[in-house]
Amino acid sequence: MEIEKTIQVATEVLSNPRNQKEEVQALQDTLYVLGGKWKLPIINSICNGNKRFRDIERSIPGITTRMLSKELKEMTANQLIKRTVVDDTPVSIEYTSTEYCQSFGGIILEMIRWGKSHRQRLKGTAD
Amino acid sequence: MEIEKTIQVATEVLSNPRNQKEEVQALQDTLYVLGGKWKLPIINSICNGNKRFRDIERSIPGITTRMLSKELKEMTANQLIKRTVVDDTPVSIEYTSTEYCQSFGGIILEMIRWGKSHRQRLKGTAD
DNA sequence: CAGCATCCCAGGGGATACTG
DNA sequence: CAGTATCCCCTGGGATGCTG
Repeated sequence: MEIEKTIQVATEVLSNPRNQKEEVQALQDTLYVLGGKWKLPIINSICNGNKRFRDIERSIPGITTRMLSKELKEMTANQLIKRTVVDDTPVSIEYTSTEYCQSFGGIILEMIRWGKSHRQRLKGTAD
Repeated sequence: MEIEKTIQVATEVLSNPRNQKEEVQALQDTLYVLGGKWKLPIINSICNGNKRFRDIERSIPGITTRMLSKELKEMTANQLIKRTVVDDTPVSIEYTSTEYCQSFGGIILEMIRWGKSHRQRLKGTAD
């Protein structure tokens, strides 16, 4: 994987200044995994209890079926979420978050916090 | 540990369906402001004490002068950082973070945290 | 050192239409 | 409902080179 190589490089250079390098690298790793416009909103939606494709789709303003489909597939492949076929009649599909996925909780929470206070700020100042 | 508690809280908040709409919005707002590959690493670098263009550049693996230049300009316009011309001989330029910028601290911290444990995970399992 | 100017392109992502 | 398939555009972002 791409990250593997990055790790190599990082380890090599990781000699002179303090552990800043390590942190920068960690930050960039996270950014890489979370890359794109939709992964975090999707994770958030699923963690909020949305399981069905339509529900997730409707819970995220602006997303298209194509994007949701693509991301869902990729994130399933990466073990971030689990796809289950529920064998009712009619058959339905359920997406649930893995515990790995839930490790993003802290990041999402911080972002929600920031977004809220950002909105307050915009209200306060005449932009 | 304090951070552990944050995660607990995060999980609670994430599984609570009430203010969903507002939170999705907040999340997407943040994602919008932080959009792209470089803003967070740049903020992190400056918050870590790097002030000069070259220093910031060298502290972020993979960034080009073009990208740093672009982002710095945009972020200065958006009040995220402050550009100061230090009138020494020779003249030098200093970038510093505004307190607004520092409000991203929580997000950055969480991302560094996640990136580190992600790396541990990769070491552990044969991917 | 601190950048701006050009050139260029992969691919992220939107719109729309179609299937099991 | 749960997606897949096309078409296509735009822009993020890399490479390279040049100035004050």
